[in-house]
Amino acid sequence: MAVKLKDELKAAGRRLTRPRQAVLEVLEQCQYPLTASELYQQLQEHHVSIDLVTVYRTLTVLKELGLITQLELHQEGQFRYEIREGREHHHHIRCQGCGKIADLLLCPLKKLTAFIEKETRFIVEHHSLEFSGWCPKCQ
Amino acid sequence: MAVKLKDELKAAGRRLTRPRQAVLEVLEQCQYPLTASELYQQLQEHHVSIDLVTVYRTLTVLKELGLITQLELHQEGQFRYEIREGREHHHHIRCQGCGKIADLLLCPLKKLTAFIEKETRFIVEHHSLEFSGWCPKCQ
DNA sequence: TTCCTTGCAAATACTTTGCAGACTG
DNA sequence: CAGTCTGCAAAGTATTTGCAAGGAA
Repeated sequence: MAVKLKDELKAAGRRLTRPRQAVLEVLEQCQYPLTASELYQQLQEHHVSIDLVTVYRTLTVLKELGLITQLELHQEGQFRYEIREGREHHHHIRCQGCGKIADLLLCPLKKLTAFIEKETRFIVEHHSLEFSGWCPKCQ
Repeated sequence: MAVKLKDELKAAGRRLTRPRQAVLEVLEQCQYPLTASELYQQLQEHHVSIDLVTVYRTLTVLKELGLITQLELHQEGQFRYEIREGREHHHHIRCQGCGKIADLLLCPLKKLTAFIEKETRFIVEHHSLEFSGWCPKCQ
């Protein structure tokens, strides 16, 4: 991965730095999308010295490179980021009790898009679909 | 509507005030969901003297009473509010160019919910679904 | 050596809270 | 009159920007 990252950065005239690697490593190991501050906390636990501002800037760069995806979960009021590599387009469900976030493997919206384009005359480029409810433990 | 509003407020031990009526009136007249500051601007244009803080507090009350719905559109990073009365459950599509927001009349997700509950073992309580793209003028 | 990156401080955007005075019922 | 509501100021949270020093190529 580090090699691929390096190439991507190089192609964009960017540099491979420890903070960028570290951010990507944490995201790779995490099973669910992280907020900037959660990421920052995990980096501190891993004894990686990095400023919150750098976390934000790194996330912006990685997003521009297409290595990570930015998303918002229902009513959370902040962004989350997850690794893109090797992952299909998918959506999430979040527990209102404990905050657990799980992936949804199916996306039923591809077929729907054509219909919506006809109905609204918009050209659809993105969609977001998130569910919330209660996970097995919190029910 | 003012009568219904009054009853709702009374039942909750709240009072009917000019700001609350004004906020609701603007939301009623608007064809798309507004942010707190958009609402504030419209109130100023209508020469209604009200503080932004009061707008926020009023929106909270109206939301608690179930008179308005709070929603977030994709990547906007702020909340929007729309009148609930007489409106079916629905979703939105937003233009990446001009910001125009249109309603989607259909919601294909009711059927999907049972499937997701089986897949994830969550109990689904809410879902959010928003599209973005380019409106006819911005294409 | 170039110029991209970082840390620190500060600014910005959105939203919430504290408090004393104003107003509704 | 009691208790809610409002405006103003300030605080809180998430995110962005400015700038000089640090570091990758």
